Amino acid sequence: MDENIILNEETKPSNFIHDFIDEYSKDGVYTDIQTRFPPEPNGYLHIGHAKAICIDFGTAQKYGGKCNLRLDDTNPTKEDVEYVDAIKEDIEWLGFKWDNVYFASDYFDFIYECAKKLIDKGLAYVDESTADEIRDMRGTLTEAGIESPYRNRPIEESRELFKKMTDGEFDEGKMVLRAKIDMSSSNLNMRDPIIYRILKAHHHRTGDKWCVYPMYDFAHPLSDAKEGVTHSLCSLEFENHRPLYNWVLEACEIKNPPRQIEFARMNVNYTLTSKRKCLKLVNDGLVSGWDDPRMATICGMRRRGYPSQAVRAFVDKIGVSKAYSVIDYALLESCVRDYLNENADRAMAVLKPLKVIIDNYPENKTENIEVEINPNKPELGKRSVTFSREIYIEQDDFMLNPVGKYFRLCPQKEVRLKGAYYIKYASHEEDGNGNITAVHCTYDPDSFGGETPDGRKVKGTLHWVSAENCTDVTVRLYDRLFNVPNPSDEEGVSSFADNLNPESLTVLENCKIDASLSNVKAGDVFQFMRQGYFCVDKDSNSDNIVFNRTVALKDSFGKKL
RNA sequence: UGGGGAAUUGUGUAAUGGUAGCACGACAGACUCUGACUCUGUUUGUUGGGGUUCGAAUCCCUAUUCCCCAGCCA
Repeated sequence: MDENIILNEETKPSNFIHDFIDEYSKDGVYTDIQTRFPPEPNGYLHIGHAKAICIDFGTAQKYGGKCNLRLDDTNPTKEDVEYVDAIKEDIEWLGFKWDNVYFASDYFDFIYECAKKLIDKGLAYVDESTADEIRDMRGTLTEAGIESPYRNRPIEESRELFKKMTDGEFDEGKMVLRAKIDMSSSNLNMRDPIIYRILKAHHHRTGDKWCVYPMYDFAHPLSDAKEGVTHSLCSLEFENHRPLYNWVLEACEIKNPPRQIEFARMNVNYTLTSKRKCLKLVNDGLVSGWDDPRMATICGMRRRGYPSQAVRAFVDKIGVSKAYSVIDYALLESCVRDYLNENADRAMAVLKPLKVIIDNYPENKTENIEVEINPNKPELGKRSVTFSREIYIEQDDFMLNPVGKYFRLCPQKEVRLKGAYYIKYASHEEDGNGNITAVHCTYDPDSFGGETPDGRKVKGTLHWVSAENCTDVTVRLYDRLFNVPNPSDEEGVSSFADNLNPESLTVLENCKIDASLSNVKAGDVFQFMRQGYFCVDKDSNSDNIVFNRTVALKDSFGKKL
């Protein structure tokens, strides 16, 4: 972990959860803090999960406690092992280590015993109403519900029925186990919530052992309790569930029960985290997959080249509160640049090449030019690249008729080739359509290394790649996937597609890098000077290297690639 | 129109009765062998209305706005 990217305690936004823990620790209520990160293994983790992960693991870390990864797999019809490994990989990549990996299904026996106990205590009953009937009897937001005709059936009857449910004697939907709480509660979750249902589905871990499965509201508090969780941190939409969470714990006579604390989930503008909509992007081929670098998934960000340290710094900076918020994507990018500026090796690459011929440079001569690997880290030394008579520069770095404060190559100005020589425009070649195909220049032999004996200054310094010793590569430029700040607000199939940014991906072929760089491997990260940060994509092979642009450099000139 | 939450600059977040600060963004300038980085400066804010107080973002009253809840999902 790179310490200098992590905010120190003074500059961190406050965190009401930690304030809460501090408050109670004073009284010695909690000696060992324990949290958990409880995803359901039914999809890929995204930027929103990153916040939860940082809060869950970070809180345990801060207090020297434990944090388990718990896969919340109480609904076999929606879950799959496929996701478990992906979830683990993403958490590890973010830089967190769990104390244990558990599954809610590890506790099915315990949870089942708790259910039986509730029946015995008269706090749960088997209801044979249909789903429709149960919904109708639940009442509405403003009207109380009515009690089920099965609500006051003898305990013994519920006990036997529950046993038969468990033994598979009834079809799905035939009956459910309900907690007996209060049908007139203003909190709908307390109107005799269903705690067990029949599901004749194969479970990815328990196989066909069970045909009844506990509901989230029943399984979650008990799983927390079973593991010894002290603080069950979750997002705001579970606030209404807290009374039920506490009810379950009390009814099951759990000693030292965990506390649930809710925080606001993270939203980032121009991104989508909705599972349904992301799936549509993938299925419709609008993106290349869940790890498409434009996706706000953890694996997408990883492939895009976002350093995990930057993602963590981002989460640290946005703070923890209960207020609904939409974070500006620019803050994430700022964190990414911040980390990469410090840590990425510099290199030169020409994305849209324009041939430059230096007329007074000898035909067959080449020289080695040294360019610093990272100005922030002189100890890394220099990179040696080839200089020759013919080189490539960026098309944007030459203008025949410059406008505004243009201080790159143009007929009026002398410029420096990074680390090499000063050059001046001499003439240019055009094709039949008036496009400039090459620029002829002259160089000042006394300016080797990028400085002259007379000390004259030039304003512009251009990156370049030798035409003699270069390799062609593919570069993928990414931009935001959506044109609207909040794509999740948009409903409907057509508007969904309408809001996509048609320029979210631009593929550039025949980009030039110095041949000495052609041994890079997937995951390698560079700053291509004056352009941005790039990483080598996994699609690279021995024939062709593919770079992803992680994020462009800030550009106050307004250069558009 | 039931209940549960939340409102501080463009965005996010501090300040828990005592100078409304920080970060990102934006804008201006300095520096620069990356129009980057760095540095300096500027701009914009306590949802409205009352009240308590020497003093209120903070406490009280009231209004408004936004979010969540009627899955045998999590």
